[in-house]
Amino acid sequence: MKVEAKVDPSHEEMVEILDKALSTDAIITLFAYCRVFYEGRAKSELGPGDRVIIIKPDGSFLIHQKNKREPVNWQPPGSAVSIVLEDGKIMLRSVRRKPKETLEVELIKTYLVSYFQAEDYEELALTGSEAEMADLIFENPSLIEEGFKPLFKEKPIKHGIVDVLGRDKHGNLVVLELKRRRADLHAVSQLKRYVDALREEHKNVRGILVAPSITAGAKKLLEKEGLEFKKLNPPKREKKKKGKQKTLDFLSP
Amino acid sequence: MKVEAKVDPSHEEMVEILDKALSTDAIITLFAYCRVFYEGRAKSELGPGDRVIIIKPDGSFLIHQKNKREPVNWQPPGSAVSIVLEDGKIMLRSVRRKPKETLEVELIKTYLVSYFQAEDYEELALTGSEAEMADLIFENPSLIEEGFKPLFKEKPIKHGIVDVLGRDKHGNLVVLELKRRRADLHAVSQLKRYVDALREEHKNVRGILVAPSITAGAKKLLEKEGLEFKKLNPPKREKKKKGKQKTLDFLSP
DNA sequence: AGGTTGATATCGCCG
DNA sequence: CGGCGATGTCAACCT
Repeated sequence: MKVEAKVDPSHEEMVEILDKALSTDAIITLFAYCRVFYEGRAKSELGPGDRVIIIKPDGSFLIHQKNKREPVNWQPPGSAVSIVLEDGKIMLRSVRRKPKETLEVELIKTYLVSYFQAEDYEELALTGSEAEMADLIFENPSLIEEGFKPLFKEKPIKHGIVDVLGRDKHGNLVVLELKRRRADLHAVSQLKRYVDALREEHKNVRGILVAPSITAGAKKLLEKEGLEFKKLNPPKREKKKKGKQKTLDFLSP
Repeated sequence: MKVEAKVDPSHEEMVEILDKALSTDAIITLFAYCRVFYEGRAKSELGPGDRVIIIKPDGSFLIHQKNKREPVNWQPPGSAVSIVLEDGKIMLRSVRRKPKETLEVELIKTYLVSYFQAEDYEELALTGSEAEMADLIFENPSLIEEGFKPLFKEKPIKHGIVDVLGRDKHGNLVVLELKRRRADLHAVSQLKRYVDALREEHKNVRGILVAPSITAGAKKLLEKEGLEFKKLNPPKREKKKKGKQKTLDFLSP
């Protein structure tokens, strides 16, 4: 069965359905009144309340409250889930090995248990990223300034990795730090770090922050440091589909 | 009804159940074969596949594939969802105003529609954060070094906000940058930005990166810049509960 | 509304 | 595996 759902399941039904779902790589969704305990990189406790719990076949474990985009507690992919019967209560435990982290959910009342044998061979095709800004600049360097020649992309230097490294029409070395959204103080510090590193071995190094806009504070620091700003929007282009063929690879020539 | 679930709903049932759920501030969960289109800060397309869709009463909208902790597409809190009937197909549309972003889900087949009238008055009590490192240092300054005197927490300076500002036993100004996890190049750049800003108006400014560990590259840059590292783990303490009382505030004295 | 930074960030890439 | 940086980052806090 691809999908199964049981409202107000008994203990026995819960265990049976969860076992079936876990053994068949299904996505599990629970509506439950529960308590949550986490310990690992940090430590947390969440008192009783109604939440939505999702367990994915890759080990991802999400606990959502009724607001916010972020789960209140979670476990990342690769974690191992198990059902623990304790004091006549059902607990879910998810353990991650490295770093060692444990998540425990005490299910006080389960309103709904459901699972979904999901088939999905598609990947997201997204456009408007920072990487596409770099591509755009290599195709049309005059977007930065007349005479600009891009030379390297993602170039590792002494203390970090530069987005774009090139030369201007006077032969000066030029570092570009690209941001797909409004550039902030952090972006200026990053650019400064690259420029400082390059100035140790080159003279006449320019640093240009390339972004659709810049915060007031970042602009001030940028100018004090003698760095430059160039307005550029990330391009939204047609994107090739990234979907995977199911299992017909052996048919390829 | 607190919870309702319908497997293989008809068009009419879908619309009826969704309407009911949306009008009662329920959390909606769908299992569906669908396509997804997003346009806003970026633009994306996701071909047909099986996904779990969650719509929260605060407008949060999540689309999860069968792996990863992160939703493949989403809309943050405050977005407005609507049901669109088009070509005999049901589409879900979620619109955010600022920035303008739209998410559209074409429901090709819905395997399960369910909703949950969730009640939850608890908030997460978490310990082991960076803020608690600062508290710890104020309580026990010798953890940094003998004679250290912390003076300010979250102190705004010229270009940013310093975690902790204090003086050492010689009267030197000391900037602490705290990290609850392994410190990287970004952390060094951040500390350097603060130290540089303070050195414009003070002499003898020291910068100390305080973290449980540090990456090799960060250590190298830190030393070259004449900054220091102090190992300190974020403390895991007992935390007071942050749960809210339901509606008994008027009973308080 | 904009600025700044933390996060159990997660994720992807590359050495 | 560690290092490094992007993210439609999200979310909190402050001005």
